[in-house]
Amino acid sequence: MKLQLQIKMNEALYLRNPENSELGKNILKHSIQLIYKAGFEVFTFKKLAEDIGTTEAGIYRYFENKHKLLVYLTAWYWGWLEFQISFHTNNIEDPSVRLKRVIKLLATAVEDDEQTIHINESLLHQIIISEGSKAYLTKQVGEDNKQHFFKPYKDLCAVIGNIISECSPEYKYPKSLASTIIEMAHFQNFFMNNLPSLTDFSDTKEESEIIAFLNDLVFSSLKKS
Amino acid sequence: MKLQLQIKMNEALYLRNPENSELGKNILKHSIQLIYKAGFEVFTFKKLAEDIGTTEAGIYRYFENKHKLLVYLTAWYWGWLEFQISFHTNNIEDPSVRLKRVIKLLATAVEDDEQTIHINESLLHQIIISEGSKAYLTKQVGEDNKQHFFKPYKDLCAVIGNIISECSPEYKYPKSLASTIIEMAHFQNFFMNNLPSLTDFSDTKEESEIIAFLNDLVFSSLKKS
DNA sequence: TCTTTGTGATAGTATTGCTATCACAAAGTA
DNA sequence: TACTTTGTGATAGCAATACTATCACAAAGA
Repeated sequence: MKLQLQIKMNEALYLRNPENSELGKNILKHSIQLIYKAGFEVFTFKKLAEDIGTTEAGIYRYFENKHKLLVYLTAWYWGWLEFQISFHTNNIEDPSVRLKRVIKLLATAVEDDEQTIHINESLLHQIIISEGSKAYLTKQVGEDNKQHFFKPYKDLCAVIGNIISECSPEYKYPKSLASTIIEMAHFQNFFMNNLPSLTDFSDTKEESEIIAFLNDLVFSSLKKS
Repeated sequence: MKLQLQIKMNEALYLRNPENSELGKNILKHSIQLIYKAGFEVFTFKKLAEDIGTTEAGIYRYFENKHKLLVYLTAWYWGWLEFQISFHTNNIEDPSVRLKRVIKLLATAVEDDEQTIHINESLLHQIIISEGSKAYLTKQVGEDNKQHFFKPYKDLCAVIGNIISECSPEYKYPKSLASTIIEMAHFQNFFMNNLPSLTDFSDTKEESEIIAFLNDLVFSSLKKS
């Protein structure tokens, strides 16, 4: 049996659903490769079109502009990650074990998920690390938020916040701690690889150290004080 | 007596030193206002020139491009903040009191510092919150780092890391905790005001809550475990 | 007095970001 | 079978952006 994993996306993010056609899937696939290689600032629809072998106008039929495409990709990623988390923490009753599992999933480089042919999750994970915050660090963040573009991110944050509250019901900052874990899982990774003196992992450059740091951070906070 | 505070800037950040001429100071002043109002993506040298009443080419004599200008502004800010920190924590012998003071300085909206006429620190602080990470979240981060563009940020991080180590010499992640505090002081502020459900401060929107959260986070970690 | 330095003014170019229009093939429907 | 919708390719065009170059002039310094 072969399962096809489909993430339900907010329709306001695209003009034409990219999951429903070959060209659309190519746009997703090649945009991930190109943004990964060139960086979001250098990435243009023109270059993407050349990469795919179609025309610029063709891309614009699917996405209004490259910002919407980035928001789409990040939303897809957070949706996918929430599924991964619910899958891998299923049937674990101890919330602190569940939380550790979540931290590991957040901070670990993912392998390409075979269930989605046109999305390379490993590259996408790298994109989220380097470009993810640009999806919301804009003047339009209020508008975009009204249209629920960041719902997958907020949902994930809520899920993690709930596990934190399960671990320690009296802890006062579950949501802020959740967003801190998510952001730092990525930022410490970026720093480790690009500005190593901002971290304590410059020698080994091991993800496991980031996980240890985050575990220490979280479980110190949750110990009743 | 009137003191003039001058932050020594990396010369590779500019073509002509903006602190040494009227036009240069105007570029700093108006770019801060314009980036604050329009956001970094919408900001262009053309608009800046019109704002100042000079020509686009005039701006290009000072800064190679808008990315360099952003890096300049962030570097200036971190340099200024390190001075503020060393000034306000001077003569405090207890490192944990010093660390609390640092957290407060990081998370508090600054007032405009009268000592620098052409830089509005209050607006600049808001820019750092919304646009600051874009200075290093690029493909050129390695190049830029080789030219020491991020030294002020790294220095500040080292200073805070050292205070952390003074508080708790056996703590294993002083630098990562320092960069976490810095980033989260800003991100939690951005989230509180723009994506409030990612924080626990949506009711009051008070900076004091972010400070309380960060204090809790840091001092739980530093309690001997 | 000569030279350097900073500024203004103008021009020009390649790229980016986006819109519009026409033609055609495939798929779905009457 | 004919008719219409839908997706794609191809081309054109345009305003804005991101720069570079050149000339003239005034003020400051040597």
